[in-house]
Amino acid sequence: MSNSPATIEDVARIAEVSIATVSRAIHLPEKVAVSTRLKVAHAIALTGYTPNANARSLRLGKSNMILVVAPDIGDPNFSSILVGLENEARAHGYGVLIGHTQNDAQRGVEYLKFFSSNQAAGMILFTGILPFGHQTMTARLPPTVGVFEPVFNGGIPYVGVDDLEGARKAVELLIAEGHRRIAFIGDARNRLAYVRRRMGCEAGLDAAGIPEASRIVLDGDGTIESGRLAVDQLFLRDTLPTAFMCVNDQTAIGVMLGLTARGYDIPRDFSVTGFDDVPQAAFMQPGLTTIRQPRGLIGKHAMQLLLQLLSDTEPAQTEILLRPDVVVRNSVGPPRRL
Amino acid sequence: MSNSPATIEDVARIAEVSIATVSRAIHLPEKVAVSTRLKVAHAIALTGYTPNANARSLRLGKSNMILVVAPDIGDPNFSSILVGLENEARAHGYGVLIGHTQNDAQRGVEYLKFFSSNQAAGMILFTGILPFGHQTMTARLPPTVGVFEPVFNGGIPYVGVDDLEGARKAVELLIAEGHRRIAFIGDARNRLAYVRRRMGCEAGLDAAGIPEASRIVLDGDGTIESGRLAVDQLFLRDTLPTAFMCVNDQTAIGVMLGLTARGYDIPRDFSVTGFDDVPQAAFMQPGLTTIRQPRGLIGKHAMQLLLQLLSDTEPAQTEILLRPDVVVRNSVGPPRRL
DNA sequence: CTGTTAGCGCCTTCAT
DNA sequence: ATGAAGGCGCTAACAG
Repeated sequence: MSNSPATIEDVARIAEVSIATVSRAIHLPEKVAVSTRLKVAHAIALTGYTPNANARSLRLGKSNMILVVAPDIGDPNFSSILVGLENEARAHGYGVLIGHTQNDAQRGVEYLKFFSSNQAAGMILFTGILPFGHQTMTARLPPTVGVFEPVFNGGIPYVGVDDLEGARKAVELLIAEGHRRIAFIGDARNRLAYVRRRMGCEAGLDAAGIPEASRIVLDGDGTIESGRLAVDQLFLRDTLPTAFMCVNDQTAIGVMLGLTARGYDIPRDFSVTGFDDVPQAAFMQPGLTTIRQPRGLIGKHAMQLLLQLLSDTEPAQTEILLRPDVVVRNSVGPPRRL
Repeated sequence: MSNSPATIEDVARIAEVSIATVSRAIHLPEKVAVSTRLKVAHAIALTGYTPNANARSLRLGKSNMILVVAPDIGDPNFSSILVGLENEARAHGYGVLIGHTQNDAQRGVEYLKFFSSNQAAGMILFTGILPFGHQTMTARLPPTVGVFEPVFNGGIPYVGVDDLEGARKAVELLIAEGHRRIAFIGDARNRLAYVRRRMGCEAGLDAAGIPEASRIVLDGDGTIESGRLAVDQLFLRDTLPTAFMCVNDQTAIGVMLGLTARGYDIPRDFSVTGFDDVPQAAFMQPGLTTIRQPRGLIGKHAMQLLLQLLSDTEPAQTEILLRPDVVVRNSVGPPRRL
């Protein structure tokens, strides 16, 4: 009909009421007589009216956007969590804005503008380190929820997977298969999630009474390449493990690649486990046995937490740890008899 | 300092000028005396002022957000394009909003609200089919640019890769290795990109004078599973190809998996090519030889095109086809002598 | 139950 | 070169 989008005034005119009534009919319907409510509804349908979000945000001093900040959008863990986040946000009338920092504090700071300019109401953080320079660290942060791991600076609620428990399940699997000489390929980057996975590994080893002497720990940086490298380093030593427990799937994939390149068969010669259950894990040869992060759920819970924060509801819990599941595929078998 | 974010008025007061001057100092600096410009700059620095985007959008009737609509955020092709889009958008003061339709027209329609509510200025479409119900098809669309493939309804500029050329390069590679009996595993879903890849394959076959009789064409749906399935179907026939040219990497991975499961060696027994150069392709065993889409570039160009549209600049071209590159890995070799 | 009205912060004529 | 003032569309008192 009209050229420019309908405003609340158009609706009011057609419904023959005031704009205040239209606004109320939308947001506080119970305070409006049923008959007028109907007239308004009709007028809205007629005009195809959608409230102008900018005017609304301006008036309310509050945006309906959530900023999702991740160091790397391409991270295979990222997208399915994003789906969970987005679904939940949309269900509550929020939109999702994305930003990737590429681990660059400068870029992180720029995203802060979304808040000072009122374009976002809250933030989901995909990293344990605040992606801002130190000068801004002191400034009051917008309502924020961490994902995967607690945010370093503390005080920020987060939802993730129980890394300790998951890692423990992984070692236990290996131990149950008969492995005694297990190498943990870790991630030297200072992230609590990784530290916890290593602790879970140690805990399992302890519980099985496996002596310190037969443990091997190597640190990479969580990339496929570093997994490959770890294999190379290990082959320089005289004592090899029978199993590799890796801090994440990327590392595990690297280990598998390195092992295969040397002509070894998995799981006949070596067993390998990962952590995350990245899509790729299922399509390795053999399939990678790993620990699944319930990504959709993580996203959903994180957004729910943030929404609670935004509505001033005291969040029920400030840390949500989801239960990790073992995904058994074919990269684990009994150790080779020497 | 102050509790609520600084407004233009705070800046004006400190700089001892009117708010109009502040506004001009920001947007039309050349119309402001250098001395006052400096005073304003100083006041801005002092207050940490950031213009309220909502007020600005309201006043201007224009948002500074771009909506990116994709059927599936988890698509391995998606994220690196998103990075390209986001970088370019940010460089021009735009933010990127994401939406995924999951091929559900209903959800697509809901994203249209971002425009009627003035929350987004333009749209990037990751699908060849308008993700809206037919009733809305007639409504005027916001400035839109398609990615990957032309949007079905026509009239929408797009940027993608030259599928025809890429597919042709792939067959030529196969033919150069000596293959004569090549199966094309396509995608039955009605998407121009896929049709073009098939046409490119045919063209290469034609040019090499390979008779119709020795060609095999099978259609799947672009998933790993459908690649596997294609192998099964082919083994029911009495004549097998020596090479599989797949419409995309997912399909190729499925084919490789199916072949390997049957105990065949790639590339000794069969050669396989893909299309896209999905991250996973590099880590297959053997590495998948495929055609690379320059994803970062695609994103960048698409956003540039959209930005031109938004600034009423007549776009230089309405269709940008980027050159695809062959990525040679180890899934292609000479055909086995029978 | 409904209408009137005052801004939210900003940009932009129109004066000066 | 600068200032005054209207209004973008909306919501939330405040009156009736």
